[in-house]
Amino acid sequence: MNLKELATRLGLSPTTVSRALNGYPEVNEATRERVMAAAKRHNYRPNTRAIRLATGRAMAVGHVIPLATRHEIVNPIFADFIAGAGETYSRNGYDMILSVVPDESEDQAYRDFKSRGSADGVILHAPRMDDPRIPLLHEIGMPFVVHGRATGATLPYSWVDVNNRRAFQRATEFLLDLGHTRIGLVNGLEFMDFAIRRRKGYTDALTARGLPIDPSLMSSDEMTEVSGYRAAVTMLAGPNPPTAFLVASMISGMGVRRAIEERGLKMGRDISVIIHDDDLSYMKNGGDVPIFTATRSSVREAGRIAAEMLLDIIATTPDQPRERLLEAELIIGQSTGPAPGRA
Amino acid sequence: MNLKELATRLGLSPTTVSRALNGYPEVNEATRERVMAAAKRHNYRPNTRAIRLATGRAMAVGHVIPLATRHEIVNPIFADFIAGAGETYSRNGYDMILSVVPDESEDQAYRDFKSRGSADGVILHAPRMDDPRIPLLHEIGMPFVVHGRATGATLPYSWVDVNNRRAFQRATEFLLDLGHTRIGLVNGLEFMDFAIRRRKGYTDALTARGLPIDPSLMSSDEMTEVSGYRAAVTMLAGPNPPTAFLVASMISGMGVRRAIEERGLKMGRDISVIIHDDDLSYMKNGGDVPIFTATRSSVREAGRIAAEMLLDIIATTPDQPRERLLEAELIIGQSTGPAPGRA
DNA sequence: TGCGCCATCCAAAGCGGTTTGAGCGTGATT
DNA sequence: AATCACGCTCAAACCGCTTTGGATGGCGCA
Repeated sequence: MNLKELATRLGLSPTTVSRALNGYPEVNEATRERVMAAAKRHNYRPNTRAIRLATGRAMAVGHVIPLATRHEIVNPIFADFIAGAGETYSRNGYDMILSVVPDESEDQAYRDFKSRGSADGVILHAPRMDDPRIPLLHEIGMPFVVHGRATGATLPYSWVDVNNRRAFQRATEFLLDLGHTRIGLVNGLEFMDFAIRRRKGYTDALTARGLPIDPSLMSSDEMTEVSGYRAAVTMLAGPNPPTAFLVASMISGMGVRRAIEERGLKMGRDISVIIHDDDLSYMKNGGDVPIFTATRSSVREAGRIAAEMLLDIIATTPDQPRERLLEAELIIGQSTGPAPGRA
Repeated sequence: MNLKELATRLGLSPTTVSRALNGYPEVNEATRERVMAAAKRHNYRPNTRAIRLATGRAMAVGHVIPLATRHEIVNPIFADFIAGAGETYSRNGYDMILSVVPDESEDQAYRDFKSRGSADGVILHAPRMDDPRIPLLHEIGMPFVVHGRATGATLPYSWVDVNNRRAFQRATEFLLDLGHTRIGLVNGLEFMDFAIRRRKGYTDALTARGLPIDPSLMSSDEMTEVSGYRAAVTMLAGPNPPTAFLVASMISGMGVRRAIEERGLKMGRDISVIIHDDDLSYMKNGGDVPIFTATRSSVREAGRIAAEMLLDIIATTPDQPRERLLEAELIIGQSTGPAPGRA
């Protein structure tokens, strides 16, 4: 059933039927109702392909996922972000299109979205320092919202981000207050913007208390269980091991815990651990009393917010970029306690 | 730059240019090369919206993700599957479109794909027993491939699946060979098809050795860290606790490990654990010697295979359904050893 | 009575490709 | 020399919708 058929069935022109369905004012209310009823009865759905061609809009938002040839990996955080964003898209009649490409052709993927007209805007994931994709998107004139921020970017851009610096600063202060002075940082890859900010929060807090920055207590790697484990093993084996860890994710936190327990120590008593918790749906940080003390911020919620921002930008093309900084909450769990020999 | 412009620039008709670019035989080779060169020079990309309308094909594959209102969750396995499938799609010029919807409107999502013409086929995720989506897709005439199988389905369908029964049977036998006779099953939700098959593999192996099936050693829940932990805690607290666990996923395996270590036991020595490892990119099971002994099967690879199968079905509309059963390998890690009081 | 103004509806022209059905030279065939 | 087939190219229709720019007719008002 298409527009034309529906129109002839009703003895009306396609024009009128289209207008009736799309709520234009120049159609009689009685006619409109008749059309609506008929549309429902015949289960008419306008063909999206035709709408897209006619209106020149794709009614779709693109997400480019570079394929893990080297560092980056399809990470679990991405899945939750997508879920949040996707929810917003379908509520607004937009499609979400994912483009999984080898990372050397990421640029081309964005260009194609534009030149082939398959997306009205994109979300930029995992921004790095001086991210080259920002000037690229400016150049090709594609609306976008960054999930995170890009330190060093000179062009304006819209973003949604967690206050990573502040979160890690607070977490560090919390550990310091508990008497810990040797705190290991198990960070994500430090060419990623969020990791840079987290380190800053950590060092800022230490410096503010007059404590030295010890490079041997700072590691940076992918946020996997194994790399969390390795980093903790290394630090714990040092001459002057940390009594606490600040860890970039729940998953690497599990590796850290494994390293701690393997040494016969108990997390929360002998060694304190604070993780950053993205509040992933399949990786809940306990229930009643969380396993990990954590800085928590829902990445799914961030997805929702970023998607709303993008749709708004597509609809209104504002000349000022939009910005939204989300604060992480510090939630207390079982993994932290006073520094040994203090309490 | 569109077709018409390119055509006038070349002094040719749109027809000829279109044919030249699409490899039709009735165009002079010299002309074709001239056209190709010009297309590249002007960076011409055909507008997908127009192609889609003209050809009647969407050049896109849909994936419906029901939003976790109750049980189902956006699981990490999904992310890797998507990555594998997406890779195949973009290599073949297809788009991947994700539709995130409340689970009560999942049906409508499939219907919309069809009636609005936005997808040429879909992948069906997480099939359950007697899955109603299979008759639905048959009814609306949408090509599809199931990731997994649907016990109880009467209509034919194409699928890609891991031999879950066999994997868990082998794993159980392996534990039995090590002298374990009390083996706890920490399974996924048992209305999911894969979980049913895994349980069957487990019970089959026990029965074959004349061992009883003890319901108190079988649990079924979401595959999260916390639920793995809870299940293991419960079983270990029983009067006659298991000496080994068979666990549905890496994540729940971590919960099981936590429960074991919390009791002061050591995994691999006091208690053996075998997990199913989906070989997720951000959740690698160790390196040199894997942490967990595991039945392993790459879900990403499954994504690739399922996508290829679907594209083939879309292209050829075979009348026989296609089927592909992948075998999981049993890899030995550090988490298994002889039953206590044996070796 | 005549005029202008709404309210309502419609014909037709896009949107940017693909595809059908001809047309037009040219060289081979009869 | 007339015919034919073939190789190449093109004009135009079409995909299913939106949108522009009229038409038409009824009504109020002078």
